[in-house]
Amino acid sequence: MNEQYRTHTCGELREEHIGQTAKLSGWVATIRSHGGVIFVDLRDHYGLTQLVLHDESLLKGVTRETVICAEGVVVKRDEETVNPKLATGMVELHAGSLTVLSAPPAFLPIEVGNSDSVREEMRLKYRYLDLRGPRMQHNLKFRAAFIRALRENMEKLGFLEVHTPILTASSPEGARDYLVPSRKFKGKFYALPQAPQMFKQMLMLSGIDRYYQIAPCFRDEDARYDRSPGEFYQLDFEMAFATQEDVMEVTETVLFNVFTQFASEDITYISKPPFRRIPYREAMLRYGSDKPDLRNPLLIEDLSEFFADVEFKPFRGRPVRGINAPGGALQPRAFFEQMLKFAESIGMQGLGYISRKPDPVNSAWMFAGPIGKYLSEEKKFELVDIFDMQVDDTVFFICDRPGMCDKLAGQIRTELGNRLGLVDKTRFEFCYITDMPMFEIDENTKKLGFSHNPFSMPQGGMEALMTQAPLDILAYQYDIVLNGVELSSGAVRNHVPEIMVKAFEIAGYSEEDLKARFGAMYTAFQHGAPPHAGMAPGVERMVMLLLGEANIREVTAFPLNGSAQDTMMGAPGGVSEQQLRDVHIRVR
RNA sequence: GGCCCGGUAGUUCAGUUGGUUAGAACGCCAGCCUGUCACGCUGGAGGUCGACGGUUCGAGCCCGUUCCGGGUCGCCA
Repeated sequence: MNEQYRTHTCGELREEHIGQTAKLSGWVATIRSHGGVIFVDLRDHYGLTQLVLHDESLLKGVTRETVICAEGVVVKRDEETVNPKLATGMVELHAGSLTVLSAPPAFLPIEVGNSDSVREEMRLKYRYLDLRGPRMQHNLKFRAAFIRALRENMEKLGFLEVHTPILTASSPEGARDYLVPSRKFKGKFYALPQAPQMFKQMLMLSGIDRYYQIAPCFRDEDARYDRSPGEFYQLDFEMAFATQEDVMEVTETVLFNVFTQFASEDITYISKPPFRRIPYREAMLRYGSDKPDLRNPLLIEDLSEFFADVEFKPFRGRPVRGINAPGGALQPRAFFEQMLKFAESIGMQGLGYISRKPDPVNSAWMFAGPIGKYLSEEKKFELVDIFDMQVDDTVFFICDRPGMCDKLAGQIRTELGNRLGLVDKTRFEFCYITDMPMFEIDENTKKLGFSHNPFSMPQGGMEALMTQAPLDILAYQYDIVLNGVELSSGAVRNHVPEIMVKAFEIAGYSEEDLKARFGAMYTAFQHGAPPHAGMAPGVERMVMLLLGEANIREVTAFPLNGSAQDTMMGAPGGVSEQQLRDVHIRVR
């Protein structure tokens, strides 16, 4: 490196440099002027170094965020002026000269290094200022190191990184595509890939045995805290001649390794391989979710049969679930009111409960709560058995129409876990959700369709499709879930054209439909396809969880905002008439 | 697209029942200060209260429309 701008970085100077001449360049973080002596904190990517000046005129026109170059002598700080919070805090640079390389405006739109108290709208519009702060500098370095570790792990397991196209064909299923109009072919469009799904399956057909890629994915769907609008990255991988277990082994090995390597010191527990496998139906019943947070110890019980012979009209003939909240009876009345309010906010009619309490009269115990009077003594004892209810426990009841009851019970479970402080935030609890149903009834159209990826292999293969009721057929389709966040779906793919045709037939599509919609895939699979399976954990979600960030945008350098806009660059933006003519587009 | 919340100084916010000249902190400018490290002290500049319309003697505040942002549901095979 030539020394026009610097001889060292702002994070570099140590006691060993004392007495040397040094030149540093960076941004002015703070100026503390005491008249005769002036301190300037100079910041760059690597750290912060304190400059000491004795001539105030050197700072003419210098404010925070001015880019300067300072030259001087590295001096040891006095014992009492050492700053232990700074890596360079043993020394300081006594600057004799100072050059302004670039001056900021008098009023910065946002304050650097204060991301917590600046509206996100402003942070994104002036992202280059926001990224200068320690939080984002750290997050970007962390993300890079994490991705490097993912690569190392995958390479060690024999995976080959292959880049797949960004400009590809639109696929009719799944999320909305981002479309790119073609100039050479009027009225035709490319699409940005929602995932390299088709391509990685093509690679399996091509004789690549183990493929992976840190793959960009594009989906035109609305944002969530854990879902970037527009684009995101996945650790996409696929394995030939592999079973579901083979894929899950790879995923849990790699994720355990990287989470162990990157978890913060606050984390006291990380699931060890093999991660728990929970069948989908069990997850829905016991946790009320297909992405259960296992840090929450509460479990849901099916009470439908229990209430079948109870004279409580609202519950008759409907599914009922129960959750035992340990110590719930000790909560103040406001707790129950807030739980009821929450229940109503998610569309429930009410929220019944019953508490087991010590009886003040005969020092035995008794029941209290709005549902209590409908239950015989015998039924109450039965309830104690089902939940192993201790004194002061409260069981909450959830009842709704089939199809909704489990989800609502899941939301009540989460709310109870949070309100009662039962969720241990120091744990990383992984699990797999397996045995997803192959087909489901669409709520809106009331018609049978695929519940997940139509190219998943049904369990039992052709025989299952021929002999079982469609809604009973399970797929080799699985998710990996961490602390209630879905990191990835995965599946054993359907590599047999005949089974593919049959599966589509059950979902209401003819072979002609299949050819028309997925022609490339259909044709390719006629040419000798190995059995194969894969997964694709979301990179940002993993980094977000490791960093404890509440939002996926905190781990992305230049994220789109919640409305999928880039307010810094002005995207989406208008284009010229000529550009539109080139691609044969007229805007109404 | 539905629902909820928000938009006031460069930034983050406060602003009572509608009532005189819209406040604070940080930042910025000026002055003082030789050891601070989020330095301190004194003073100053800085506002179309998102926009438009309405009600009213009078609107930051009430009503309507609209724009922008956040959350949530839909959506995400």
